[in-house]
Amino acid sequence: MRWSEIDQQTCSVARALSEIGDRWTLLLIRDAFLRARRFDDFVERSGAARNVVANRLEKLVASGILERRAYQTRPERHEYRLTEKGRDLYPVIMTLVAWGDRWHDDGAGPPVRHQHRGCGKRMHAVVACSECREALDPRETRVTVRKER
Amino acid sequence: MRWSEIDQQTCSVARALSEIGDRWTLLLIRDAFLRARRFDDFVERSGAARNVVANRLEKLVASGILERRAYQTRPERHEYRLTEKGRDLYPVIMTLVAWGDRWHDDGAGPPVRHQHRGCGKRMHAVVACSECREALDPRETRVTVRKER
DNA sequence: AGGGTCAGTTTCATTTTGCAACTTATTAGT
DNA sequence: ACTAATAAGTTGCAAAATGAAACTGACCCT
Repeated sequence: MRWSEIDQQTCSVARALSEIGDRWTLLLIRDAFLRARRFDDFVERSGAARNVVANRLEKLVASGILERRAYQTRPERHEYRLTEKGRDLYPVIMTLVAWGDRWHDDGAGPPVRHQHRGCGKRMHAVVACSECREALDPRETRVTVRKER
Repeated sequence: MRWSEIDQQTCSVARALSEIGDRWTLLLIRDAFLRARRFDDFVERSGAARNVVANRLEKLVASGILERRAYQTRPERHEYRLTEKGRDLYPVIMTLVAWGDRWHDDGAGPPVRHQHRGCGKRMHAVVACSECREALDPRETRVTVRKER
């Protein structure tokens, strides 16, 4: 199976990864959450090659994760902003941050600290059940596969 | 910057992606959560080429996300199991599932349904503050970058 | 002896990257 | 007018990664 066909798997992870699962894409989305807007912002912050950034931004716009809008004419210049679909990747980024903080601590503590405005405390992201808000554990989840027609 | 150097960024997302951010890796981890254990399980379920699976499993073992252990001798055969570090990726997978379910619905509903044993309801994963359990929103989070030495 | 299983490895063509230089449109400075 | 600078890409090309299929090696079963 080619990578370009993984969205044909009957699996939401595969479908998600078909849009955001390649080498630089999630890093660009991270930068978008950190308020990168312009092409050169993304190039500098992500560290990816210019042609790769151009290609990925184009794909992200095509899949509706970023929006490309003119911020000036003469010369025409565009910026990239997260759409609702893109902002909805916040949980993915935050769980990655939490995992990276836990397992890639270089001894100096996490590179970035997160404070929750609601309760004022330092925190990290955990996943919870949408219904009862209890922390989610693999053993506490029952998975049912939909029948194929 | 080459992909092989992104773990040098002072960013937990970058460090996390240096281990799990390439084309097939997260799909293999998904399969591990779905109880794939043997080499051919991973090949069949992921859809990746055998050499790619071999290479990725080796890397996942090297980074401590999977553990390779013999399940028989004569002939020696090994299986791959998630370590604690690997199981700790559950939140990442579940938020990807939730995003895929929401944005890649093919009209027939999500491929897999998740029921929380605790409360008995159908649910999806949300991210919450580790301290107060309130749902997390980008606007409700304050980010402080650690000073570089 | 012949066939099957499992866990890879090898080979080779095709794709994808990474880097640097180049382009285009326009403004700012001298 | 000439020169530089800025922003947002594009182009060319070498190096690396992927993908498909065939092959290997150790063993078991009949």
